[in-house]
Amino acid sequence: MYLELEQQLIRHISEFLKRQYGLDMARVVVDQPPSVDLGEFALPLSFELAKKLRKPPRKIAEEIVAALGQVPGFSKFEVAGAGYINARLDRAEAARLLLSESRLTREPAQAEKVLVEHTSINPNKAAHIGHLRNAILGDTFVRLLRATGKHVDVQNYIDNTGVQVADVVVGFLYLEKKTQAEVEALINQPAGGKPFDYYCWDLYARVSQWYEEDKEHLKLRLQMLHDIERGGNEPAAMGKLISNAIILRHLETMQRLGIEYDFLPQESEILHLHFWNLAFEQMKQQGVLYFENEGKNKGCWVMKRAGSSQSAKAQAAGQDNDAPETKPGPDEDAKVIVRSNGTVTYVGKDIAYHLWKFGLLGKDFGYRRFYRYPDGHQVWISAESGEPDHPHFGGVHAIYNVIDSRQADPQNNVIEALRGLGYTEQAENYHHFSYEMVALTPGCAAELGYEVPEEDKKRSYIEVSGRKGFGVKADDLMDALITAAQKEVDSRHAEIAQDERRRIATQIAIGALRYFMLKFTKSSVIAFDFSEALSFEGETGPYAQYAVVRATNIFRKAGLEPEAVLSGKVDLRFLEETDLWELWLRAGQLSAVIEQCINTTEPAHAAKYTFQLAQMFNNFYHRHHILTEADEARKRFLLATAAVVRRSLIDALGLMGIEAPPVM
RNA sequence: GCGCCCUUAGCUCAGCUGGAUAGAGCGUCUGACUACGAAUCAGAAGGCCGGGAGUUCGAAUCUCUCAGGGCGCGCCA
Repeated sequence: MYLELEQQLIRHISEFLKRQYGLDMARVVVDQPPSVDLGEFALPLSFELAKKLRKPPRKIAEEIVAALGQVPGFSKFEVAGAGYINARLDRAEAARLLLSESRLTREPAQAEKVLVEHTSINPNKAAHIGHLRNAILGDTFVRLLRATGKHVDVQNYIDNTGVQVADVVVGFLYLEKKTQAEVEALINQPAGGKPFDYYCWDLYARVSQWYEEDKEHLKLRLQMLHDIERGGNEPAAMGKLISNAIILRHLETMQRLGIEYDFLPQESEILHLHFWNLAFEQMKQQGVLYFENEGKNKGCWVMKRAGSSQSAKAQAAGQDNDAPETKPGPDEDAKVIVRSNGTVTYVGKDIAYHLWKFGLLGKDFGYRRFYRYPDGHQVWISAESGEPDHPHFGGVHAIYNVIDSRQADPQNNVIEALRGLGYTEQAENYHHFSYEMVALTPGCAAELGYEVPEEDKKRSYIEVSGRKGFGVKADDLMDALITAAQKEVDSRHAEIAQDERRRIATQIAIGALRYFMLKFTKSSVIAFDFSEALSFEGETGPYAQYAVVRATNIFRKAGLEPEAVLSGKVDLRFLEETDLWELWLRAGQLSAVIEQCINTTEPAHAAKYTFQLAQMFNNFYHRHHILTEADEARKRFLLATAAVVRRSLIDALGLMGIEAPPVM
């Protein structure tokens, strides 16, 4: 509602400015007045025009207001402050618009595809809280995109041939001296109830420790790595076995949070299907790659970096024709893509993979069915020779890679390669959805039983490390949250059946976790602390869920369906009461918030919005006792208010992957 | 050395493309359950928005600079 009216206002104003003053404003800025009493939109444009028209802002504002005339949906324009033009909505008309709005859908309305890649956990150990932030941010962004009708493919990239998997293979083969059959047994029948990803978590830490003891042991890792990359041998088979089992565990973990994927592209196929060869040819032809004959990178194929001193020097020289020619010489800053021994680096493989994403490689993966969710959704995985009947992934218009900020440089290398190849549009549509890590507070680390080194004690946070086995596992955290929520539900609703209580506790736990990961902006490092994460009060997911439950209770008690109230007769003259109108207005801003989240790739806005709307509702709930309201028309209006807010809250929570429990 | 990010209330954080009086939550202190269940609400205290300079009608927001903290920058993956 709000978004449409704002756009209508902008359209009208810019047309007016063109007609009246012959001005073409690139953009018309619209703000919100400090209070709704002053109107719903504030236009500061007179300040900007004061220079051009050489008149005081206040006078310009008065002129505009006098000449503007009627704008559909708006009741009044007035001058305020030093020269603001405040616009007042026709409240009843806006409310009617809101009442008739349909729910958010997840049905794609656009043919153009968007690809979101998130999660991408190395398949060698259990997921931890850092991975949770990634997956929750990614999944929420997927939901936001889908809410605007985008056709979204969700990918979870699997680095199944890296050192991390090799390390666990080393652990099983050399530390535990297990055969493939024994590992298989471990997967199917977890030892002592310890899930396989937990088992590998510990083993991985042990192997890392073992490397520390004797650097000679690292030779074994290198050998494993090469065997796995080559394929067709025992370590490779073991790696595949481990990787597949861990991926399945990750899918199950994420499923608890309502997170699903469409496709799992694996590095092994990028390797074995020789994606790189095609990328290599393209890059050589376009001159993006060149062979270095001297310097430290002698014998390598290298790519110029965007911000390298060499290219900066070249640019400066280009501007000044008299500058002496700098000797070309070797570019020491250049990025090595193919090593002097002929092997390709990680960035090289990533370039090939991204050419595939945009449909520019000229080759496709094979596809195999990997896992089917209880809701029937099918996850596909890459394979050298796939199944004949499969959907097609890749070839998308825009991509969002949810990858932590530490990988900004490698991501930019890929973008530079695309640009160098002449794919400027694709480079523009390549979004590194960058976020900061989740770390532990020193107190939290101590709680987990880790020895905190003296120099780390004064720091505000300590980085999680899979290699050291230092961190909070995702499933452990969820279990702790469910236990805590269960205690609350049990104490309040002893009358409800056991499994239903469990279901509600789970919804609350997931709501708390997802909200916790979304309430911080991406650029903020989360210093994880149990007491904060396990809280169900204040700015939390359960707070917003509780507001919905309260609204639901009103309708249950009244014996009415909220939907029926929305489509029934409502006397909108009560909107003259500003505190009530504010609720309708805020409820109508959801679509504007979605736009904002997408434009800024920042889901935190949705979290803040949901909390604020819930807060306003709770306030309303205390001020107006609906069911005892004597005035029948007013009562129906208050019910409609609750219904409108409830609908926006449920939709907003849904965008964050949070369900509203029936009771709590 | 180069690049990116952060610094706002005691603590944890919001503050959208510059806009009217800088906001939440937690914590502290006061109050409110015989109601649509208090996982809630009302109120109070708490701020030279890290320091300095600049840009302009106007800066927490943009530029420069200094200080403090974090993370990257390899023929590793």
